[in-house]
Amino acid sequence: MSDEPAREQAPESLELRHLRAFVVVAQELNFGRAAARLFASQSTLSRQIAALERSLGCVLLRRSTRYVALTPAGRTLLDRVPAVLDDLDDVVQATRSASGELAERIRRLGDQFADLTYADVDALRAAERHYALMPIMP
Amino acid sequence: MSDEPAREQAPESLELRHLRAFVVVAQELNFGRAAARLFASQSTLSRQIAALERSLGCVLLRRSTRYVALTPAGRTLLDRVPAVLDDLDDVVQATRSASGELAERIRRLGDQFADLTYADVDALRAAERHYALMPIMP
DNA sequence: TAAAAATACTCCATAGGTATTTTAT
DNA sequence: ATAAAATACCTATGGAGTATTTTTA
Repeated sequence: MSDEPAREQAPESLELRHLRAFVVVAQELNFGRAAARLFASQSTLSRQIAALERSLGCVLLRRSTRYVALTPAGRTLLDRVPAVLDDLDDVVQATRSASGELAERIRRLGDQFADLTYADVDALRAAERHYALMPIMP
Repeated sequence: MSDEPAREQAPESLELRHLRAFVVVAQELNFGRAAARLFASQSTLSRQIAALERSLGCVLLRRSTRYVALTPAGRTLLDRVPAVLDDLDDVVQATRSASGELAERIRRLGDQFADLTYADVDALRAAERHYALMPIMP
């Protein structure tokens, strides 16, 4: 068993785009303006927020035809979820960099392979497999 | 303008379930076993990883019929994404708590409302709206 | 040749847009 | 009466499972 406190996992149905949509709606407190900012329709946002609330099992926004307001749960989510989304963006960048840096390194080495033999290519392929690199040549 | 360094947002197509699937596959280094752990089919995982790689624009796993291995990008993602997923789970719990605690407080106050008049109910509804609480009564 | 990942095919669920309805002030 | 969110309806895209094919050690 792990030492970590058992943390219940967020539901399968939770979707990143719902969270991102929520942040914008919660900032604007207006579905129409939020829709414009997100280049989506008002009905799409209405359903995304509803889906998010269903996923979480709690109401995030009080809405009438005149105003939209955060519930305490909504405030909590708005306070905390943007940092998580930013972290995720960071991870994505780091992942892409890890991929890109290697590609860059290989590209810089390219000159050295100007006159490769077939045997060299085979060796390269073997090395790729051995070190589990991304494909250098198809 | 914000002071924050401009961080490029992760692609729309990125999905939480792909990230969770990736973590399991990367741990098992075997699609079949990962599928069993996730109660999904091997083909589903194969496509989820492919979709994730398309989203990120880089290869995460080197795979042949004999082994699966992490690329540097895959290692970076495996190193960093579980913490983000855990954070997200925390946020979900906090959000639900914020909702639940209020519900609990209201439930404890229930006794005091044993003999509400219709005027009282209207006042409650008005208060709900004013304070943007979640619905107490439909 | 055997074990494992990828793909073809099918079916169904769901997402999203437009147009309409409901609702609260 | 009006502004705004919710819903009905439709289409199309995509997801998942089963069965099959491809691949490589």
